[in-house]
Amino acid sequence: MSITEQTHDAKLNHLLSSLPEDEFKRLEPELKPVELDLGEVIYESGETLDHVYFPTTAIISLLFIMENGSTAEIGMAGNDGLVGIALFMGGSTTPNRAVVQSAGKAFKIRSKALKFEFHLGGAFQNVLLRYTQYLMTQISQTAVCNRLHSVEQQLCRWLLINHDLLQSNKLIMTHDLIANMLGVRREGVSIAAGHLQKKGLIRYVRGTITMLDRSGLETAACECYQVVKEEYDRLLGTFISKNR
Amino acid sequence: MSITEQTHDAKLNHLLSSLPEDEFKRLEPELKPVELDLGEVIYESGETLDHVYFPTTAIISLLFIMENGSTAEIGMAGNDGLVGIALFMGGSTTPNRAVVQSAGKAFKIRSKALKFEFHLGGAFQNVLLRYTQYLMTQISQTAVCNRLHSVEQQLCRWLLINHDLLQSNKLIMTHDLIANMLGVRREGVSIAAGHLQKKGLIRYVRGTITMLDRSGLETAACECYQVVKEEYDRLLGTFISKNR
DNA sequence: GACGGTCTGTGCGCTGACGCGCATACGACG
DNA sequence: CGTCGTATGCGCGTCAGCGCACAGACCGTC
Repeated sequence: MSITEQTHDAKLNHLLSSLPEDEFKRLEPELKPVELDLGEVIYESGETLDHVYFPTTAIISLLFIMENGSTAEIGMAGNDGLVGIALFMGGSTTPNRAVVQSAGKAFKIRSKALKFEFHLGGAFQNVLLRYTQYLMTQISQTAVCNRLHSVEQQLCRWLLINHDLLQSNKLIMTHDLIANMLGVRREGVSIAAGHLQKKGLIRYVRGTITMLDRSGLETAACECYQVVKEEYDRLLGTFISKNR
Repeated sequence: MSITEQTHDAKLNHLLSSLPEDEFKRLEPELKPVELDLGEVIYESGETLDHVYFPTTAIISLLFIMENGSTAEIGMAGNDGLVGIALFMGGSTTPNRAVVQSAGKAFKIRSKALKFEFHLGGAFQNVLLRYTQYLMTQISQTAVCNRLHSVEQQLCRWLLINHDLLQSNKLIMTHDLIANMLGVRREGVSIAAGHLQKKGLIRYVRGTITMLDRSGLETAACECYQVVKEEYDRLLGTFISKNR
């Protein structure tokens, strides 16, 4: 086992780290470390899942794809969550796509092992269901945000979410990609990003964005960021802090 | 017991009717029939729930309320679903409001009884989780629909969903109320409704809308309606048809 | 049958975002 | 050090939806 694998602790994922020791021990042999590359598709819309992923350093984006090919992000998961809810919810698949937005590591677990542990009805089930409820809040907030807020506000929110999930404040991402995530035009993102740069909140050059002033971004963002964050703390905060 | 109560069969709710007979029998004594009035608030954002509702003839709307007071609907539940997911998902509450959109009947069940049956891990749990996944799809589709489609398309979609949940094609609803649901201006709804009336798809007078041409509405709606409907059939269709 | 409240139609001006096209700038790679 | 691919800047014209304001139409009620 290499050094990187050793240091790649499954407990970097908050959901896994929240489990009581006995449940975690039972799960541990089933957790396979994987490297996820930028742009890699974890699962395609309608495709049956055979693994659930618990990211530790990777960030994964949930995208909805329209018939005309345009996309929009409905949720994001990093070390605060998991990818592949449909597996334990019973649907086996969902009509959306999961794409790696920031390369990094994750642990995957096979469908069968996951379902087995889920149906024991212990802390694991509780955490998975609470996370699912959190994800619903995230999606709901995205829905209203899409209707009511400006591109610039949404960009701020999106940057803040990324900042929370990333270790650094450097983000490898072009305006074009962000536009796909937000479901808006590339130019719209460029203009919004230009504003933010002028205000000194961020700096960017050819595909890397550096966040300079976090609290400034929070002010410029819409309420949606804060609401969702608070809901995470409410639903999963006590679980997670308990074991940290 | 009056005639109306007798005929008010819990099995009018598709989720309840999908249960195997033994589970249904166990649940039946816990199901209390209730009348829900137009505009009644089932639960308020952040309020702890003590009942889950299975509508039979009523329609309930899930609304997200922004800080500035504007609202937007993220989902709808009628005899195809239930209201109060947060109860079995573990959060006890959600940051949204549930309002009766069309008066009618429902069965409610107390938190404790519901949780007990849920944790047995049988067909009931399966149906509740699948419905939750369906609701996520509905919300996701709302998110992208908000971003990408016109008010007129969204109005069509909204009318079609109502038509599915209602027995009749007469809908008691003002433009103003619809605007609150869709999170748009009242005038926007009036204009869109005007178009649809000109095309002969609907007719309306002061707070009642009659749907005249269902397939015409389907053509005028965006893809979102069909996608969500198909997902319902995939997730819950086989369960439901089995027992009908 | 008059009144008042509510529901719908219409007309502004305004803005944010769209779609398109193209200019520029950067940087990796040979 | 030149070249090519990609990332960003910018300038159109267009349009849907917003906010506001007000007029007409309809209905229940006294």
